[in-house]
Amino acid sequence: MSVVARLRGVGLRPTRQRVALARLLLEKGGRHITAEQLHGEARAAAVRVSLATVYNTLHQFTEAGLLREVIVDPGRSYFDTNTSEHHHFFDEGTGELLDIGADVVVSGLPLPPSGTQVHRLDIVVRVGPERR
Amino acid sequence: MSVVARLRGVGLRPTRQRVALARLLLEKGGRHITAEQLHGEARAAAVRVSLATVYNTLHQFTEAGLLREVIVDPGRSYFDTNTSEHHHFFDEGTGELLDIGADVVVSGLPLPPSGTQVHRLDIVVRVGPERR
DNA sequence: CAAGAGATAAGAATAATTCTAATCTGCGCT
DNA sequence: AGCGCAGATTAGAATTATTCTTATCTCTTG
Ligand SMILES: [Mn+2]
Ligand SMILES: [Mn+2]
Ligand SMILES: [Zn+2]
Ligand SMILES: [Zn+2]
Repeated sequence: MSVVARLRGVGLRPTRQRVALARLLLEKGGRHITAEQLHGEARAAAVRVSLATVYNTLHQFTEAGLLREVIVDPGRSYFDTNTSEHHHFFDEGTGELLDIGADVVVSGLPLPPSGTQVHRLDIVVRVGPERR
Repeated sequence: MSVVARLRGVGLRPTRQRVALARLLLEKGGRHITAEQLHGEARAAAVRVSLATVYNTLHQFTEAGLLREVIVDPGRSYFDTNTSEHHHFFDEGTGELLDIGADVVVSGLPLPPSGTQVHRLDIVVRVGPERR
């Protein structure tokens, strides 16, 4: 399905900026990207878009289910083009996120606190350079 | 062991500020606290300490293994007085962290990317108000 | 108790993000 | 095709959490 159709499908007007950002984000697979990085890619691709719009767009896309936010770094938000349920390796040195594609099973979890329900379960495996 | 002895044990001078913060943090169990919150508690307890020192101290305590940093919120760092291996419920509404005390078992994890080794594995179960 | 390394504090600086309010544009309607 | 306007974009200011700077203070050791 075209990017324009996907945007219409989630109720977002296919503006020049949203179409361009959606192309950068969604037409390659498995991306984990920050707002600054995406803004940089847009500029590199000669797409004129403000940083405010990049932030707006990332949040709207997330809201609409086209992206997922991954929280691994205090003070930096990553957005993930893989919206299926999955987990991550996070390299604290390079700041790189890597999908864990395999089926991971968690057992032994207690029930959530009463009055609350589980919204999401995130596993982050923090890795660093091998040292011995 | 006294707070002063614990500080000496990890090579930190027991200054007035560090002793007071350590008392607030370590003499009650199971705390998950931000720098601002701890600064507020210190002020409430008539401990004169600057916010910069609270940040310095939290990082030094973490470095020294007296605390653990928990990353669940972009733009806010939580520090955990429970330094044993454990996981968390995080209430996105209230910003509250709750320890998962039970033994949780994760199976099916692939090996870390080559050249890296696992430093830590964090599970965050994000919960919200029950809605139906 | 003097000296000096290390610690603290106030405020400036930084970084990521959000807000404001002015301008622009996609799109339904004629 | 042109109008009108809700919704979108923008530049820059504002906000928030955190870190940095540098002058002043205070533990520790002799
Ligand atoms: Mn956000
Ligand atoms: Mn930190
Ligand atoms: Zn991912
Ligand atoms: Zn905890």
